[in-house]
Amino acid sequence: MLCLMTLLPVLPSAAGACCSPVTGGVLEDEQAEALARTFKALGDPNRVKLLSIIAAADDQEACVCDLTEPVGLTQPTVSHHMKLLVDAGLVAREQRGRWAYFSIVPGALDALAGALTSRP
Amino acid sequence: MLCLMTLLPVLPSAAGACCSPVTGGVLEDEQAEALARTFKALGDPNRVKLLSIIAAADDQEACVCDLTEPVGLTQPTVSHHMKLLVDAGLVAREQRGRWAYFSIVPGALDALAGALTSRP
DNA sequence: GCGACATATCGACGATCGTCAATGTAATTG
DNA sequence: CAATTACATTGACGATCGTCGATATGTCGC
Repeated sequence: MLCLMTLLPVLPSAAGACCSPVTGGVLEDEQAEALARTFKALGDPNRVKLLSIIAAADDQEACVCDLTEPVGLTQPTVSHHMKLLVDAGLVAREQRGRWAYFSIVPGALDALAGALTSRP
Repeated sequence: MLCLMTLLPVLPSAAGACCSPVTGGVLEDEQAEALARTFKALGDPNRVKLLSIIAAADDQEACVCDLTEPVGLTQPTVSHHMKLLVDAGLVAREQRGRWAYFSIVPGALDALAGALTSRP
């Protein structure tokens, strides 16, 4: 699902508009917006780096205190970026005691990759 | 290459810095910036839609005049978005007579997908 | 309850983005 | 050459973004 290459009944206007181009167009817009939202979350080098640091951690998770120093950003800024990644559905946040542990949502990146690859 | 999950010799500071953390860190930054640049190009719903329209075209290419109406944007705005997609290496531009034909760079999306998927 | 700590939120700042109207450029047709 | 067509570039505008310092929230140990 959400495959860029095979997804689209686009350009219904050139085909005679037999099947409610309005509805089709709206659905299309929602999918495009959903994809763009996720990509936008990855559109910052520090967020990509944060994601990679979590992925490279031995226990596959990290707290903010582990993340600030590698990216060279302030704690509020890292918190902000992590919130964006969480809101995008790419990262999960789990509070354990005083610390908030962030981990990559299983399958999230693969699902996004699936939206990019053609399906032969 | 450029795989998010297996890419990273991150956090060399915690490991004792045996292998030039400066060089490794700089390389890391460049890769993160390169990935973020590409993702940023996909971070707008209209650009995602433009890409999908091109991919869905029967001849796998489209000119600006074919793109303006489906996305509901002005011609200069579409030209602007197409330039961003071309600069990101996702779309190729070929001038044929008066028209500029845009097509998806073969393998570009799959390469990006490869940067997202883990490689077991 | 009271500090100490980890994180989130707020407010503000310059910077970048998306969009358009107007104009410029290049190629084709008459 | 002049007019037309397809597209790119410019300049401007509000909107969003990334970043920070300051502050608030929440959690633990005493």
